[in-house]
Amino acid sequence: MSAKLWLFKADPKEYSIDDLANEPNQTTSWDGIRNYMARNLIRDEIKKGDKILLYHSNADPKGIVGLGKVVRSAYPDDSALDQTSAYYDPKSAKDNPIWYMVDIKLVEIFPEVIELRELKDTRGLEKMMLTQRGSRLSIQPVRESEWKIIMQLASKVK
DNA sequence: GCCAACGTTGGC
DNA sequence: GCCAACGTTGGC
Repeated sequence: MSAKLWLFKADPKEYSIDDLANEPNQTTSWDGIRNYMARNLIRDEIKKGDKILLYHSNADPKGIVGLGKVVRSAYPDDSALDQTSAYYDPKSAKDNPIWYMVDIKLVEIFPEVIELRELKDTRGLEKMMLTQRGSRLSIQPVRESEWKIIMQLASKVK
């Protein structure tokens, strides 16, 4: 089975692609997902080897900033059990975890951000979840055709 | 800073 | 189980 394609959003004020670049082995656990739709994707669909577009939201410029890959499939998000964590969730329990995370590793930082504006203006990306009005899901599936177009946009600026 | 869109909560 | 109220996301 071939790798699936995803887009992971992050607010760079909280966690940016540069933070990922500075991690040991440029790898981190993608914790803190507290939305059930995103959780279902993480837990059930996202597997080791899948490829990821990394997106900066609430930023200037906002857009796709690079690529990552999944290096560990879903396992319980222990930040949900940590009372000192901002992601603590009292409904979660060690023997019955609600929330999951995957580990991701940096693949590439694009030399320039592919801005949301540009994505919205690009033919073939009209149906991409990211470009839809009011789309807030922080983990999104990406179509093969959309991935290819974005790779072309990324190579143009090199 | 505003506010539309959307998910979640909680009263009933 | 419905749905209004509320909180959050995130583009503008």
